[in-house]
Amino acid sequence: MSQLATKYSPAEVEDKWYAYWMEHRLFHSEPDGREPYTIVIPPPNVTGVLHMGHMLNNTIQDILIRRARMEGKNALWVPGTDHAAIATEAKVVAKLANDGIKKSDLSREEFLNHAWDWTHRYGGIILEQLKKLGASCDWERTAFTMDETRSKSVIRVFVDLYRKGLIYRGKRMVSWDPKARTALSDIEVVYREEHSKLYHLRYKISGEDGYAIVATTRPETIMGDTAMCINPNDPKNAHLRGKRVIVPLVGREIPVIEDEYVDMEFGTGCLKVTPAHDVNDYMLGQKHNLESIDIFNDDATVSEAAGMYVGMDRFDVRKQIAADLEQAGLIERIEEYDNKVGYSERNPETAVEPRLSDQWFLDMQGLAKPALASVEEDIIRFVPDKFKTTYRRWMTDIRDWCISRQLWWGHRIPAWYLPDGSFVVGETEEEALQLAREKDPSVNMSDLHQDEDCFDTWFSSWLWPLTLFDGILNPGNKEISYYYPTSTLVTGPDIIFFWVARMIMAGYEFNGKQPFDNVYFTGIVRDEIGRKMSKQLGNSPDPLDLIATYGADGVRVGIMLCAPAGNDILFDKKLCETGRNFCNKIWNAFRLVKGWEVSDEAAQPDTAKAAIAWFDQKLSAAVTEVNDLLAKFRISEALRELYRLFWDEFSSWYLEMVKPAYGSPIDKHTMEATLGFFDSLLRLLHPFMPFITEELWQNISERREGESIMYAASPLASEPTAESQAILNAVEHAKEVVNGVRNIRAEKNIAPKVALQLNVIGTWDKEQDCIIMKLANIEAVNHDAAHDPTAATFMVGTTEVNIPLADTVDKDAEIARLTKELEYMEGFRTSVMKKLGNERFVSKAPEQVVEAERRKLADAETKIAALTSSISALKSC
RNA sequence: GGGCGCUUAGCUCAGCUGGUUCAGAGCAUCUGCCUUACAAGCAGAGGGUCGGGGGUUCGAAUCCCUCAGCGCCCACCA
Repeated sequence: MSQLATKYSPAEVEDKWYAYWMEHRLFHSEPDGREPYTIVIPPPNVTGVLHMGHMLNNTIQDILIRRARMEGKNALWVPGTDHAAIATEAKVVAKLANDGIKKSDLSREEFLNHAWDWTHRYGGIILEQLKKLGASCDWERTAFTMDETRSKSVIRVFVDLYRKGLIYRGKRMVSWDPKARTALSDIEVVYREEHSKLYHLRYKISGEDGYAIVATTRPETIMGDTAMCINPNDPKNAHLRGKRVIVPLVGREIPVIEDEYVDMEFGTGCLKVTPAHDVNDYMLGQKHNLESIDIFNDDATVSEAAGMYVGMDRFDVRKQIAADLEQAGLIERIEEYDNKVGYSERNPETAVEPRLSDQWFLDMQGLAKPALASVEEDIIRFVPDKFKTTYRRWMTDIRDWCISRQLWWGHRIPAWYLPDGSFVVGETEEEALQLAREKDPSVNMSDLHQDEDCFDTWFSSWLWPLTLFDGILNPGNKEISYYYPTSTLVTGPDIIFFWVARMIMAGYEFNGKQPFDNVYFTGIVRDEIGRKMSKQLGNSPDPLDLIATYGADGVRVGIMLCAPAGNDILFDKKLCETGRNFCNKIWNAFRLVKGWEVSDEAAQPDTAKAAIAWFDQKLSAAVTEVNDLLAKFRISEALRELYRLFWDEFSSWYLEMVKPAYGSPIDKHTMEATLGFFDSLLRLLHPFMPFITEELWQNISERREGESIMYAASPLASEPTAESQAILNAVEHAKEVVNGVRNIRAEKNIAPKVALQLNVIGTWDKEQDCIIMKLANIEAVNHDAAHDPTAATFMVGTTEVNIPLADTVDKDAEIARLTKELEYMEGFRTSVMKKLGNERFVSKAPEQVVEAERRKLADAETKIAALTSSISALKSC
């Protein structure tokens, strides 16, 4: 540390300190007497890789947890991964296909072996990446949604809910993903507006000439038609009542039924009814007792039942059938048409197919009640609170949750079927057998057949805050009692229904308490042109590349600077550059301070004394501000505040004030105070920038082995007083003067090293002259000076300041400059006078507002007088 | 079709309970500086009728209404 480079190089510093933190188990938490602060990580997909969304998300969590730790709380951040049933199974299937292996050729066990291999190979990469970011998770607690505790918990919960009568199995119309070949829950379907065609098909009326025209976007489903439906109130189709029509190409006769569901205005008012392949048609089929013909296989190819086009893909059939219909003269016309098509959330290129199948459902009505109330009453606080509306709407109209998936990778449903087709539900095979024997004493284990399906991934992750502390299997244990409810959940608004709402429901159902006190919804990370970052688009920068380029602290700052809660963020690498530059600024400020030679004998200059008194107040005010912002989860603003504090106030002003003359040592007191400030600043910045702050903090003074800034107390604020305010004001005044002089220098092209005189005309606080002299390179401040017409002039408040420039002054330019300012002041005066001249303003506005206006007017008058006399003096000389 | 949100400098955005810490920041641009911590820097400058219109108010970027554009979420209309 003796020879510091001029640039901060993050790489080695980051690895060094992360290893140090790990070695000393500084992230680890055990229940104790302190107040807990707990965060459970939104478990990323076990085989996933880090993307910008994770970066944002986890940076925020780390900031919160580090901050809590420094406030003396027992901070615990639990990491883990999600088995991500569909996504992972899809990856494994693809990998196997690549190796020439078909899933269908494998037994369940063989497949699962492959899946576990895959998981062990790629699982947890993402967690290693989080370490690079500086995430202070308690890695000793790393969990997986499919590890033993979590798996047993899921099974127990299912059995429990089943016995409570909340779970049922039944044949229902569900959304089917033909690629993953599984059912999906309603919210896993993403609707996209699509440009498609509306085919008007001719259904010949049986026994008559003439056709009924049916408009459909899905002509390929005609093989499944079992009725045509009209609205009973529709006069234009009254002639079809009681008739039968012939499905085109298929040749089958179907009845015309009547139902008010049909929109008379749409198309011709005739609707083809395909009960097996449309939710509404299914409803009609039930109501009117229609036959249901399932014309698709589970991969959405045409099934034997269709009798035609067997084996073809649904979209190929659409084209083919359209052509065939056209040829047969059975298409009236084809319209261009925009409609919404549902796609699988996990296989975004796969359109879902409504499909009738046996599935397991969870009745949500009762679960939703306490969960809704909790958020309504702010027992759980949503940040930003606009998401309460979203939440309320979904919860008040909640539907049953299809929890079964036709997958192998996941928690297998603990239901066993008896030979008679009935089933029993139990936590284990043994329990199932026992239950089965109660039904039929003759059955053996070999007679029982376990349900082939798995649970929806979310059926395990909704228990996450509970299962991480073993709260399902061991309710009331020490850990769950201490850490639960957790403090803050940080997640994206896109999974408010998938995950947040369900965790709240599970929390109340299985523990009686909310799973977390706060939910902080981050924005969605978008690219420079507003597109959601995604792997498909390839528009997401690799976070590890960013960290390699800008350093973890730089990236953290970069992403946080643009991340207000709940607003989407348009991410631009430039921001990481800003973050990196900030690191460098801190680094160099430290180099400066550490480079000073300290003298025990040197007296403390007045400038330093004033600077210390001032910055002490500045720091305190900033601490108050940051505390307030963080309490409101305005994390981005808190960082901004600290950024300004360090760069502008501390580096640009304070350090310049106390900086000893070149080659001279600094006095002991000033050095101590400066290091103290530096220490405070590092502690304030630590949650945002853990690495550089640790590095420098360790070098401020000798630290014990195992000591870390992570556990250094967050600086406290002192109460502002009249005195402290006076100190702040005085230095602000001095800064104004310095800026005025710098302005003159810039305009007149006077180098900073040329010392100047400064004449003051008017009232003046001499206390701060030392600061002005030092920072503006003023050799003398002359008070009560006479106005010098040849000097450059500027105003500080109502006081005139002159910089004598001898013969260098350009009279005309100076007159022009002052005239411009005079004009501005006169305009300003006019507006203030107008305000004060307004009877209603004076009588209605609060006293202090009116008083402020009066002061403005008086100041303006003074300034105008000074400017006027300066101008006339200039003109006459 | 319903709901929510956004529109402020060339770009990305702050701006909370209406009033000089209200028109801000960063980036970009321009000017001058290799000033002995930092050119990833320093000192300055320009740039906006706060989307349009109306209203409430002594006073509106801020509150209300309305229009326009954009975004997101939800909804079974073929």
